[in-house]
Amino acid sequence: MRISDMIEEFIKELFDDDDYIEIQRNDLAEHFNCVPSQINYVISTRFKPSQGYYVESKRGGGGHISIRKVNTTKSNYLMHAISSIGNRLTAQEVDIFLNNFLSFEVITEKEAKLLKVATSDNVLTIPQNTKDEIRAKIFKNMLINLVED
Amino acid sequence: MRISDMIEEFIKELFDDDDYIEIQRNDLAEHFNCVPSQINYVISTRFKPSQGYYVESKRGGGGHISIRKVNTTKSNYLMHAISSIGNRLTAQEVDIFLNNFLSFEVITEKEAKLLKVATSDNVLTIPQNTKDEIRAKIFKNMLINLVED
DNA sequence: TAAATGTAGGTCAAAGAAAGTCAAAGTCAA
DNA sequence: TTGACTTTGACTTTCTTTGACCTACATTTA
Repeated sequence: MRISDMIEEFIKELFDDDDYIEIQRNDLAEHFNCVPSQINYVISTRFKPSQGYYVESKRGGGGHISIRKVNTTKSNYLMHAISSIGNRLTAQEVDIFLNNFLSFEVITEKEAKLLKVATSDNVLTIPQNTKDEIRAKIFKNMLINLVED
Repeated sequence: MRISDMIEEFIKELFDDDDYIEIQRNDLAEHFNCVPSQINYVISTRFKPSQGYYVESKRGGGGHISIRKVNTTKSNYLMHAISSIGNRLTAQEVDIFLNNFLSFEVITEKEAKLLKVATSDNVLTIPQNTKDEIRAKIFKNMLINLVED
């Protein structure tokens, strides 16, 4: 078995029940008797956002690498929602979508607020018939931008 | 945990319910068993104006460092921006605002994207004359929701 | 009251501690 | 036998810790 695979497995076991871990690059490298940059290699090939991980790090004394598991299905969920929206959308429908998104935690409260305001009736002061069309456009386009790469 | 982090935490706890504290550099340094200048380091990296703190100090006998929590940061910046926007706004103007917001770090990349999309010309498919009005409305209303309480 | 002394805090750069980058070299399956 | 993936290591960047030296204010003292 490749050493990168072993490191990957090891890191994944660290998660245990949590969705957040912190590791020290040098310690890990020593543990596996490899060069530190191999840890970077493992992280960049196996813990990509597209694989459902969000990685941050800090250098200097006490530095570390933190990895957070993110809900991968998030993007799928949003894409599905987007394609289910036709070219008209009412403010009530927006609310229903947002509530679903929030309860499935695919967007943040702040994002929900932005989506709501940008598509609200009192902001869209244009004739009723075009209103729902513009709303659908704005909403879908905003959602697309919430889909992570 | 780094000693700087512990000092930061300690100082933040001192605030308790107040928004003003005074500390003595040497005492604090002794308490944490570090050199006094480490206190300066912590203050200059963790209590910057951009992080919502205003720091003053006095040397000599009875000297001290005072830290005041201020609410000046992002919120005020955004509020100021909002009130500077009239009731018309072009897509180019939006871009300028967003660039400023980003360089002053008052919004995130993601939020910038949302603001941009929601106000972009190709999403707002309505007559030119109403377009800039709607854009201003959407933009301002979204910004209001980015102002933290 | 002017000078001396003591008490705080300020500055800055060097040393230390981690992590990041990138390209060369190695491996292995198709 | 080539092309994709892996391993390695020299070099870079970022953040933290430490300490020597500086400046400002307060209090004695001559």
